[in-house]
Amino acid sequence: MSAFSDPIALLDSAFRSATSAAFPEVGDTDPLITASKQAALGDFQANVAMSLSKRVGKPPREVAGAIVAKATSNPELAQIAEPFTDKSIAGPGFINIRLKGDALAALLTSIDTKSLGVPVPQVKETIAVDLCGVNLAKQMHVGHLRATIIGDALARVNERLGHNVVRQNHLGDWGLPIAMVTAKIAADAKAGKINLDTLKLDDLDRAYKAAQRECTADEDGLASVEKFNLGPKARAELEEQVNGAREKLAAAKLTLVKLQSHDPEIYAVWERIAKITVDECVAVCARLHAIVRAEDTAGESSYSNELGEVVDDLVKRGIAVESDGALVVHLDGPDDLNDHGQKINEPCIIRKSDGGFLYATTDLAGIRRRVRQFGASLLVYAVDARQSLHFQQVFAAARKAGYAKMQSGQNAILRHAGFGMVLGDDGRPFKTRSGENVKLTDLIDEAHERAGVEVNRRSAALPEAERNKIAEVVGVAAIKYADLCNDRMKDYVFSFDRMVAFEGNTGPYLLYAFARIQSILRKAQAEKSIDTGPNAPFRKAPLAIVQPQEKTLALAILRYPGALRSMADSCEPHRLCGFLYDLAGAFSSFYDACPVLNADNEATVLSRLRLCDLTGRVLHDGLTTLGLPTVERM
RNA sequence: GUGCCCGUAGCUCAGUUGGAUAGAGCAUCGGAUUUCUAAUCCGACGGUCGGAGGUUCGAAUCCUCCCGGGCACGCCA
Repeated sequence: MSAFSDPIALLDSAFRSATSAAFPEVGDTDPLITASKQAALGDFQANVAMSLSKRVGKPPREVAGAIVAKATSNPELAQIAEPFTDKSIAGPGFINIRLKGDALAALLTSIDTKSLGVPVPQVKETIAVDLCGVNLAKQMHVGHLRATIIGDALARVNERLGHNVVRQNHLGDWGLPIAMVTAKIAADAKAGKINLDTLKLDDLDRAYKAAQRECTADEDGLASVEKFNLGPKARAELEEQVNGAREKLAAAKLTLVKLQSHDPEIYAVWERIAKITVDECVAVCARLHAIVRAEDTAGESSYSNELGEVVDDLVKRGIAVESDGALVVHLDGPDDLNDHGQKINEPCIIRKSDGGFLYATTDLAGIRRRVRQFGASLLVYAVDARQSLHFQQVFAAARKAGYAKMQSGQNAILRHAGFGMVLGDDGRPFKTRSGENVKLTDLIDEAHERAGVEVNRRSAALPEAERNKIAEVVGVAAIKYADLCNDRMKDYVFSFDRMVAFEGNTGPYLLYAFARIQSILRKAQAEKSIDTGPNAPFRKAPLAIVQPQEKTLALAILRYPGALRSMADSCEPHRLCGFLYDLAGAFSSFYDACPVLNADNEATVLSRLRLCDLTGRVLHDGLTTLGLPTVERM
């Protein structure tokens, strides 16, 4: 962030020099500046005295006193902070700092720009974000919700920080399961049972499940029947099932070979299935306000020509070796560590003993493409936490193979942004009553519908079309915020009942704060004849930070660039959520205590209007960065 | 068996590099609207931070062990 608008950076600098002036023998020391938890104590605090106490052999309060004495004579500090008093040093040796109102106003003024204080990056990086991860011929369901929402948010925050982001929807569109459904669809089409031109994803979804079932032989059941001699009828039924399944499986394997050799007939059917799937995926993502376009699709099939080459390369260089007929990359070298710096015991299998490739092979090719072809320096994978070991293996294997190496010679950073499961009220994975995966379209429909009830009740005066639009946005925001607002790694309980309360720490609360701000701006124009255009005078009006609620709001706004940085660095969207909730809360308190348009003098009206507008822009920018849509009124 | 994740208020969750009296929301109770949207605000109630040791001036946070829950562990993706 621009050091100019960041109070922590300013205080850090001032106290850093004060500390080294007071204790030259310890050299440059982090003054440990943090925001105070309790506003009564101060706005910020320096915790350096306690940690320094032992090193300089003096009691912490004495250390604090010496630092404060030096800081007092710093003119830059005197400009932004209230003078120290005998109460500034408190407890074991905390140095409490309070900012001057006019300093806050100056800081706010400097952040009140188009960029909202977010600096242009020194180096514009390319960042590849793996997200969404749908499968061919399957409806998007709750299992794709987090990969889509979290992945999109991580992509957005890096874009917001000025980087070049490549989204990669690693479509599961290759391999035996896909061949099974392709074989079935091709056979049904040939038999005239279905029409490829009018086929819907729902039809494919059913065919996929049916093909899975038909191809899975109950070998265990047959073995039991034989073992326990359960009678000729049971035996005959099972034999028929098993023989049928074996036949279907054989057909699927044949189809897989045809698919891999681009047999025109089979390939055309597959392409049709792929198009239906991707079109629907893109449509559902659009409803979710997640940016996943057709051109972001990078299916497993797109690597099919590279896998043999990758494996040959690894074998030739001795990185992959044979083991029980399969090819594996052993990860027992001193540099083959996981993210915890620990050894990885399990080798990474890149080719099965029957010659087939695995998803590790595809992911290796994916890393190679993302680093070499896209020039990515950071690869983020928004994928289920259960695949943690898999990614640790693939990452280590890629580094060992040199596939993560950039032109600079350094390795690109490989990060698995894993996430927990979506649970139902019963603490079990979220399913429909009949035990099916909940389709995302149904999920969005229900949120839309439930939000509609609230919107109709609360905003009956608005035109119906607008109410419907608001309900859709509120419903989607509720779903997305609920997913993003807590720690990624944890499972979370999905509850429409809690979401539709729309109270407290929810997406709609944030939307509401934004809508109130827009309402004030509309009223300023309509009822007070205040110009609110792009070049309106109020945008340059002097800011006066006087009331405690104004101060709390100002301090919150100033944290925005840091909150974005924190989310990007940690790949944790809930950090930005927490910031936005604080900001919306600070605004709501301000709104309650400080009249804007009805303030007692013109200068205050304009100052507060500017503060509202700035808050609104930060809220909107933050919500957009999370991928939450907004409404002008609700 | 090995590894990873998790355990904080009745419920759902935050808690930054180790900092002061562990914070929100929901629920419960009490208040606030002749003025900018009450999807709001203000207050009260509510805690052995899973347990036990250890490091530290200071531990929800770091280390060790234990308990409980979830997940993953070579030819599925």
